Parts: sequence; structure tokens; C-alpha cells
Amino acid sequence: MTTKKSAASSNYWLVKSEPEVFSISDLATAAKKTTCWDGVRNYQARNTLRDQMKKGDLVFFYHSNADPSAIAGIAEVVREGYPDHTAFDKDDVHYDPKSDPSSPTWYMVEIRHVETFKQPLGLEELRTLKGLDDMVLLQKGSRLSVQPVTEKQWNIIVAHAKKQK
DNA sequence: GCCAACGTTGGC
DNA sequence: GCCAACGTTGGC
Repeated sequence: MTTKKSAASSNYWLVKSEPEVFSISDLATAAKKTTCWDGVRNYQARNTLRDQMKKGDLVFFYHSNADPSAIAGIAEVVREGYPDHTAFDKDDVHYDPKSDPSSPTWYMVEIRHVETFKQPLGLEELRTLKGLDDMVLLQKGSRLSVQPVTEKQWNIIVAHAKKQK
């Protein structure tokens, strides 16, 4: 990583979910429109969840492996990083025997639904927008499931989403 | 500490 | 369903 500052980093993020598994409408209809973002098993994404995402931060909700893959809307962080207890549950698909409850390996946050875009912004469409060349999502081979979005990128995308209303 | 093998992600 | 790209594991 080559970021200069460490303190006030991005207040915008993007999380991926396969809509077959959990979609933005699932979030919108969940109790309190809130869910814990469990099951992330990648260290870089873990660090973001544990250390960087703050209450009130806004998050793009991205549908991966979808038709089309797209940014589907916006959510908000309502609870900051805390241990992902699904790692301790033998019966959970995300069980990880190497995560010790006294020193958890994996973390999660809670997010709440804010808005579902009228028109999801597909990958192809995102690639046509100016100013998004550096966006992590659009980098070749990028698989990071929790990633930062710059304020500039955020504003470009939100402005484009509003135009479609 | 290298690196081949393996498993997963995710666009297409 | 295919497969490229990536992360992790484990033998040495």
C-alpha cells in the first residue's frame, strides 16, 4: 500500500455480495434493514472491517456474479468492527477452526440499508464513466470483497445514479 | 523463504 | 460452465 496518511482515510467503501446469496433487497427487508457483514475471510478485507470502517460511513452495495454485476445501492455502517462469531461455529459455512475466540482472526461490521438505486449501475456502465480509472473494483483481477472508494469516485457514481431517477 | 499445487473469486 | 487472476497452504 502506498497511502500517505493513516488517520482520516476514506469514509466510503464498497462491499460485494452475490445477490443469489444476499441481495440489496434482502437487506432492505431485513429486520431493522440491518445485517452483520459476516463471512469475510481475506486479511486485507478483514483489516478494513476491523480498523477502518466507522459508524456513519457510507457503503456501495455491489452485486457480484450477477446479471449484470452492478452497484445496486447504498448502505451505512451502523456498528464498527467486532469479532465474526460465525468463525467459531462448527456448523456455520464460514467456520474457521484457526480463529481463536480469545484472539479472533476475523471481524465484521453491521450495515443498514439506505437506498436501492432505481437502475443498478452495471460494470460496463461504470467503465464508461470518467474519473473512475483508479477505482479498485475496476482493476483487472480485483477480487477484494471489501474495498475503499474515494470521495471523488463516490460522488461521480452517486451523481450518475441520481441522473437515472 | 521459495514456489508449486490447490482452492476461490467473479467476469464473461 | 469456463478459466484467468489471485490468495493460501504446505513440502522442501
